[in-house]
Amino acid sequence: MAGPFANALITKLLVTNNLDDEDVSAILSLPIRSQRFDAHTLIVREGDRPEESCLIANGFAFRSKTTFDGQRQIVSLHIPGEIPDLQSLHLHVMDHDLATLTPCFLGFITHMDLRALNGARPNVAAALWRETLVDASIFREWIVNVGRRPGTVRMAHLLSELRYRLEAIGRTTDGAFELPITQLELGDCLGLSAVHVNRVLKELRDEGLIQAERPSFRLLDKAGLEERGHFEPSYLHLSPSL
Amino acid sequence: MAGPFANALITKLLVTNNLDDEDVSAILSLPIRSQRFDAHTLIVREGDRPEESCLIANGFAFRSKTTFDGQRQIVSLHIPGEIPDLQSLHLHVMDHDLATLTPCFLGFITHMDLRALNGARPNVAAALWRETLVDASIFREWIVNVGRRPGTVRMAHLLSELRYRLEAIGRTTDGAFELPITQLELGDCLGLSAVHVNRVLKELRDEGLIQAERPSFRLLDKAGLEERGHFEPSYLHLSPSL
DNA sequence: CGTGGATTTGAGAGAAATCAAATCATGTGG
DNA sequence: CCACATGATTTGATTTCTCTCAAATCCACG
Repeated sequence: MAGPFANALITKLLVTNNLDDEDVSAILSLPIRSQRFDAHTLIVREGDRPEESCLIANGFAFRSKTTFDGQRQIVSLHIPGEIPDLQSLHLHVMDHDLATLTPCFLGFITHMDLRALNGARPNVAAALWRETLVDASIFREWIVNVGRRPGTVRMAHLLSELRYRLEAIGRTTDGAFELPITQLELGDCLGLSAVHVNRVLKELRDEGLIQAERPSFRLLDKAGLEERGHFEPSYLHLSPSL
Repeated sequence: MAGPFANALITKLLVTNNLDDEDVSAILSLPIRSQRFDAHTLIVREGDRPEESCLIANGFAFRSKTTFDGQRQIVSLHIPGEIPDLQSLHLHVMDHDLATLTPCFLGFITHMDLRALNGARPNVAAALWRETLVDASIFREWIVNVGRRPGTVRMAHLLSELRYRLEAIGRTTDGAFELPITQLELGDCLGLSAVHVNRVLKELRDEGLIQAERPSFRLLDKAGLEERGHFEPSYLHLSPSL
């Protein structure tokens, strides 16, 4: 039952964590309720008290907050293998929304089952804790991105980050990846207006760094783009942490 | 030995976590190496692989990243009772700097001891994990602050946040708190230039919302300031999470 | 073939940065 | 106790970046 859904998670966890066979089989035997979501659909909303967390088997999701005057800030993008609301295991009231960006196949695991797993398998608990810490590390980098970098650099940084993360789960081919995100949504990630996003993308296109025709991005010059975005991947903590 | 140092931590953890007597005494018996740091001193730097985490017994610290072109972004401010580099327990290479803002008394706990504690006391492990999740929640709100709010609102938001957090550990008196931070450093928290911070503070002063003479801030109209900052405290997860 | 969302481009306004200089502590050494 | 150096704050003038407003184009889909 859980097998096919948990695979994305296991693939991801094994990249950077030491899990033994028993850990893996404990994850595989987790009861998972699977559900398909349309694009642009709320999964959990601010103020909710979810009793389960969701694992992305396929598709993209994002977390966002809406300000008093109706502006939206996307605080994270999530790709297959991630559990975007794992924090609700210990933070019982949602402080933000979680929604799908594209159609998604999600696997829901109850907090009860997760707690049992964490109790029985300390390695898994550590690995999951670590996932939330990597999450936080990416938040930190986004604060820097939005706080200190001009628009074009911000965009180059975001695209470089996505390339690394998608590559780690094998969803890139030759520097290109599929990500059906609108310019408005990119602006909400970067704290920019949709109009400015358009100009910034044009600039990166004119510089020969990227090719962007929804839904696919092609990074024509990966090194050049990373330089343009002052990108340095260590904050992603992608290499096994020895 | 650990007692006096761990008290700040226990006080903080007990606000929002269910710890029993054995949990508390396990924390109290933790071996702690205490050390005094001057103001504006690096505790751990980006790239380091610390073998211990530090607990702030007294004073203020901050975490920051420096961009390629030398600009600094402060990603978090830390107050007594917090463990600002707890993430290094699972993320072995530091992706940012940790430094003192003021003179600090710090207690260092080895990762080995923390791991042993987490193994022996699941409640404590959960409480510490939760602390890192609250950390992440504050990061999310800072992304919103820096990404979507104009300067004056940003400042009002930050000051309101600090008031709540300091009040929770009993470091405010009648809406006032001591925080020796320069306008340059405030700018680094908010993604603003020092000059603009000055103007923004003047504006809040002229509106009768605050009084700010280093090192003390007095929030003359707490509700008004929160409104000005579009501040809503739930992201701090300060109430016991039932 | 019409409709609504997404993208693109232009023009003007506004927020914040930068540059520059003056003032105001604060602490040190003579 | 004063002179001086250093860092922090304050204020003004100018520039730059990004937003908002507006309109045109493009595209996918029923």
